[in-house]
This record gives sequence, C-alpha cells and structure tokens, in this order.
Amino acid sequence: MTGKILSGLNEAQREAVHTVEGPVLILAGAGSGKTRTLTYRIAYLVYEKGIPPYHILAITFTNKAAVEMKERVHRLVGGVANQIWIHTFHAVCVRILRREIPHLGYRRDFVIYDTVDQSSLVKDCLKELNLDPQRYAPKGILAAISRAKNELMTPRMVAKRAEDLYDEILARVYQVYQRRLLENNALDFDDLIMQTVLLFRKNPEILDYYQDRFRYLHIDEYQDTNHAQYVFARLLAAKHRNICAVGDDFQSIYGFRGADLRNILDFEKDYPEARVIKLEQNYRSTKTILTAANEIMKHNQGQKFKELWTENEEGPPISYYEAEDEVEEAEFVAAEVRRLKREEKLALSEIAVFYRTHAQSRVLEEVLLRERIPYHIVGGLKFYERKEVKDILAYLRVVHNPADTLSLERIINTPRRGIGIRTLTRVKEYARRQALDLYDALKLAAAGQIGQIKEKSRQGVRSFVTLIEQLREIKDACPVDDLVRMVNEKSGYLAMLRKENTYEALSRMENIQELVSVAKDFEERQQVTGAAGPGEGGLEAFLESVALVSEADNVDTGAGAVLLMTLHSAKGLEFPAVFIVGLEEGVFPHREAVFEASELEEERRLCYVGITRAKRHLYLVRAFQRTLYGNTVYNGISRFIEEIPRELLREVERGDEAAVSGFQTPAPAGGFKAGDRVSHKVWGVGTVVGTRGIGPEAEITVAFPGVGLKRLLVSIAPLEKLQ
DNA sequence: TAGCTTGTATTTTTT
DNA sequence: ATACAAGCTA
Repeated sequence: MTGKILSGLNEAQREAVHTVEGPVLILAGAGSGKTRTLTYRIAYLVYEKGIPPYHILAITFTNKAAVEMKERVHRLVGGVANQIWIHTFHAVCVRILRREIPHLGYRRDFVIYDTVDQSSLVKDCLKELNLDPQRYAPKGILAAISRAKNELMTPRMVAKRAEDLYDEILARVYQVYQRRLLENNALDFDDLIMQTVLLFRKNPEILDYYQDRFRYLHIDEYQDTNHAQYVFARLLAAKHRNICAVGDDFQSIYGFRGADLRNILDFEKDYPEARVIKLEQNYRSTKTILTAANEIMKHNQGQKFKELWTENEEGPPISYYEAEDEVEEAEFVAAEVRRLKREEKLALSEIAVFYRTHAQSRVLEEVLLRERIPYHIVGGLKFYERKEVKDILAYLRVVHNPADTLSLERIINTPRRGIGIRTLTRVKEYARRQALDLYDALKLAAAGQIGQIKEKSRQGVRSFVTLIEQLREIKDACPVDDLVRMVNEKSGYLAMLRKENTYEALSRMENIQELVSVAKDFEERQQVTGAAGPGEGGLEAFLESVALVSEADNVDTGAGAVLLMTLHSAKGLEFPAVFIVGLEEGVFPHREAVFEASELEEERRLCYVGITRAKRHLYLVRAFQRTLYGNTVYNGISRFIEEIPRELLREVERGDEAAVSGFQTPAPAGGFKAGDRVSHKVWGVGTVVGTRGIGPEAEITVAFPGVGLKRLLVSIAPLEKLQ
C-alpha cells in the first residue's frame, strides 16, 4: 500500500503525507494537488499507521468539498472511510452540540436559523426594544452580531467594549437576540461554532473527550478560518497536537466575512514545533500563466513567500483586450468563445467567464443570448429562501419543536385562520405573564381558557393546534416526504394557492412539490445508508440537512455551456480557457476596496485566484467606458494588468466571427438546452436560448416569435419540449 | 390586504 | 438603471 500511495506523489507531497505526528502546515499553492495530498495522508494514517478511522477528523468549508473528499478517501480506503469524520465546520459542531448542548441550557432538538430567520428575529428584537429600524438598520446590526460571534464575543463583552451609543444599543440588541434564540431553542450559523467553543471552555471534561476522540485533525482552507473556527481547532488539537492545517494564504478572499489571514500566517507561532511544507509545483497551468500570477502577488506585502512553478509548457501569451464599452466587451468574449471552439476545439464547458460583481453578468448574458451561445450562470437564486418553501419548512419546524416561536408566528395565520395581530398579541401577553411557551398558551386559548378572544379566532387557533398535534403524533412513524405532503394538504396551504389561480401561485405550488421530492430523496438516502427506519428521527435529520445545504454545492461543470460566475465562486475550479472581464480601476479592484491596503490586497488575491484557474488560455478584458448605476464612467486600466510583465501579454484585436448558429450541446437546466424547441401554453412555440440555475432553480430563457424573450422556471412553467 | 408610490442602496458568500 | 423594501392608500 505504501508504494501505491506514495508513487504518484512528488517530494513535497510525499513529505506532507508522511508527516502525521505533530502540527503540520501545508501551504498548498493553486493547482498543486492539495486534495490529493490530503486524501492520501488520511489513507496513510489508516493503512500505514494503523490509526483507527474514528480518530480522524477532516474539516472543510463547503459541503461540496466535504463530499468530494469523502468520495476520494473512500476510493483509497474503502468502507472504513465511513468511520472518518469528514464534514464542514458547521456540521461537525452540530454533531457535537446534538449530544452536549444541554450543558448550555438548550435542548438537543434545537433548530438552526438561516439568514432570513435571523433578519426577522433582529427586527423583532428592535421592536421589543422600541428602536427605530431606520436608525438601527437590521442588516447592520446583524452583521455586527455575526462579527461579534466570529470573534467569540458575548453580548456582555460587546457591552463592555462599547465606545459609543451605537455600540451600547448593539450590545442590548445582541443580548435580546441571544435570549430569544434560547427561548426558541434555536441557534444561528455563527452560534454553531461559538457555542461549541463556549461549551468546550466551560466543560473541560467534554473537551477532553473530543480531544481523545479526534487525535488526528485536518483543517482544509485554513486561510478562510475566522477566529471562532480557529479557536475551535486549537482547542481540539491542544492535547495531542496532531493538527494538519492546509491552505494557501494567497487564496484568502473571504476577509470580508471574518476570515482571518493571521490564523495561517501565525501557525508557527501557535505551534512552534510545526513542520511547514510548501507545495509549489503546479500541475494545472502554463508557465506564462503562473509567471503572471506570481508577479502580481509580489505586490502584496506580508504574505508568506511562495512561488509556483511548473513543468508544463510555456503556452500561448495572455490575451489582453480593450473594449469600447461593456457591450463590446461581451461581444469580444462571444467572438473568442466561437474561435476557441472552432480553432482550439474546446467544448463550451471548458470555457469560463469571471467577473467581480453579479451585476456584470447581465450584459454578458444578453449578448450570449443574442449570439446563441449556450451559457450557464453559477450562483444567484435560492430555493430554500423562497417564501412558500420557508412556510412549509416552518410548519415542519414547529411540529418538531413547538418552542420555535419564530416559525410559529410565521405560519400561525398562513393560510388565514382569522388569527390576527390582536389575537396573537393577547396570547403572547398571556404566555409572557404565565411564563409559558407561545405554543402552550395557544393550546389554552384553543380550549377557551384565555378570555377576550373572539369565537372565530378561537376556532382558528383550535384548528391550528389540532393540526400541529396531529402531525406531532405521526411525525416519528411516517416518512418525511409524507409528512411534507400532509403539511401541504392539511394546513390548507395548497388549497390557498390553488384558489389564487395565478401563474405565481402555480409556481409556488410547484416549488412545494419540489420540496416533497427533496424530502423523498432524503428519505431514500436514509434507507440506503441505513441511518434510520422510515420516519425514525427523520424529521430532525431532514430539517438539519436542508438547513446546512447550499445551492452552490453543485456547480455543474459538465453542462455543455459557457460558465459565468463571480471570481469568488471560481475558487477551487479550473478551466482550459478563462476570461476575466471588467479589469478596470473601480470595478476590479472594486471601488470600495481601494482605500484600505488590506482590502486592496484581498482584491489582488482574488485576481490571483482568477488567473490560476486557467490551464492554458487566459483573457484579460477591460472596457474603456461603461454604464454604472445609470451613468457613464471612464475607468482607468486595472492596476493588476499593469502588474503583469508586458512580454507575457499580447494585445488582441476584435476577431469578428461570422455568427454561426447551431451549438448542439447538452445543458443542465431541467433537460432543456439552448436550441431546443418548446411549446408554452400561453406564448406558443419558441426556442430555448439560455439556461441558468439547476434543480428547482433551473431557469431557461426562451425566444417566442412575436412575443420576445421570456424567462421561465423549468419546474413550474407550462412547457412542453418538442422533439 | 393588495397594489401602488417613494426611497435607497448598489462587492464578494458559506453555513 | 434598477431592484428591493418600506410606507401608504383604496
């Protein structure tokens, strides 16, 4: 096995795999075989060192990365891989908290609040404190609370450090916010990490248990850790000190959300005995591309020295193009995409376009649409944040946990049951006085034990309580998808939508159906993995799985369409041909980021990330003028262009390609692809010209003669595909 | 309560 | 320009 494991590795990678005792920092440059090294290392621990798999923990940032690593480890070590914990930070903490959280005063069946929930909770808190949301923007408050939690600051600590009135108010809101979370038996995303740390700090014996459980710790993307995550890892590693941090300070692009570059830069201070291993050989890009990337990064101060090199060929020069405006910029991209396809024989899915902000995607989209080039936009829409989906999930959450007042209030009168503000206020008031949960007070109200409530409202309350009670009775006995179906029907939610009789309602109904499918998939997966019998603990697990997923986990790269995405979403991917557009001062680097040196450096790292995605063809594009917020601006050339040695660049002319139509490539959107003929109930026959999103999000743009372009959700639109 | 008007911001994103 | 949210009228 040793030979097998080590044969495909270079010197540095081999060292990284071998060095399993004590702290190790693996500085893994872009395209240096990081995941390979990490997975081999885990295999080495199991096979060569005979470490029991349950002593190994690997932490990633995204579900996607976790799944990928699990699969690759599984391929190396087989079934025992299932005993290795490979999860995101949040998932690891949830698993720990599910066992231990009673020590913190929450119940084990806590729910996880997402950003939408958080926002309504903050608004509630502001109301409770009689604060003007104009003056104290919920968004800002929420951001500050999140920052505080990332820094492991409790409300009390925030109060103590307050420097002005705003800080004092903030501390108050934060305090109320935490109290409300506790009352609702809920945790937000940041809490998952922070509460686990607090748990460890408060209960040394619990920490001790997990330290012994996870003797071999791996943290991927270490440069993206925030302070709370850093402390979490440090605590876990403190006893056995076998921590393997993997990361690349050059690819730290999430400072704006709390990632602290110092975590990786100071690793050797935290662990003086640490071995530092640099993976600098790149297997992805041409020499030209790597030189450009290295040169750009020389303009950043205070990062670890690292220079990528490769045995790959020189490759073609980097193309630089200066467009008139953003439309011409997009036209250039379109023309070059055609050329790459024709002359370089690239598939469309081998080509990607990166931009700094989402707003830039529109013009690109319009032009590609016009040019009949299939494209696919990564990111954007969110299935789980849609109102109807959140409503149904709120029902399930209340069924699972009646103390979840936020969810309860969300659905108590949806569909309408005649329970208005007045009734609700009365019951809430009663609950407060009697120190009851809102749900228990509702039960009393239904039984007529709370005065001042009209008979009609009481009936509404009664029907609501009955519904929840019914569902609670069966929740452990039936599969989750049946439960969802039951909520849809018995709550009257579907009936309400059916009555509306609008396209929008139809779309909402389809989304709810989609949620049933999600639940069904989930249930089937549970059966396969043998995690539980039908329904058994399924609801809780289901709610958790939807709370921790994100759409971005499935960037579909095999889709036969040009991929359009922000530079941030590009991290971790690679393409034979890459376009980076909008290379102008104020766009990229972004105007908001040029005042502060640290932010500018993050922009530069973002540029580095973009460039190092390219295997062979790299295009850097700027527009002479562009329309921004409604007026024309003339931005200078991005400094990043200036930082690339001239001899690596070749300024190109616009290659006007005769528009050739007829791309016949598969696309991901619900089985539709550009070029398909479809029939629509209302608009008749049309041609698919673009796709966007996946799964329940999938959207297609269709050209209907005489009607124009229409954007349709595949899952809901009354569409039929014509052979 | 829906639909309208008015105001305001407008990087990047995961869980 | 535009999108989205909050406030206001029918």
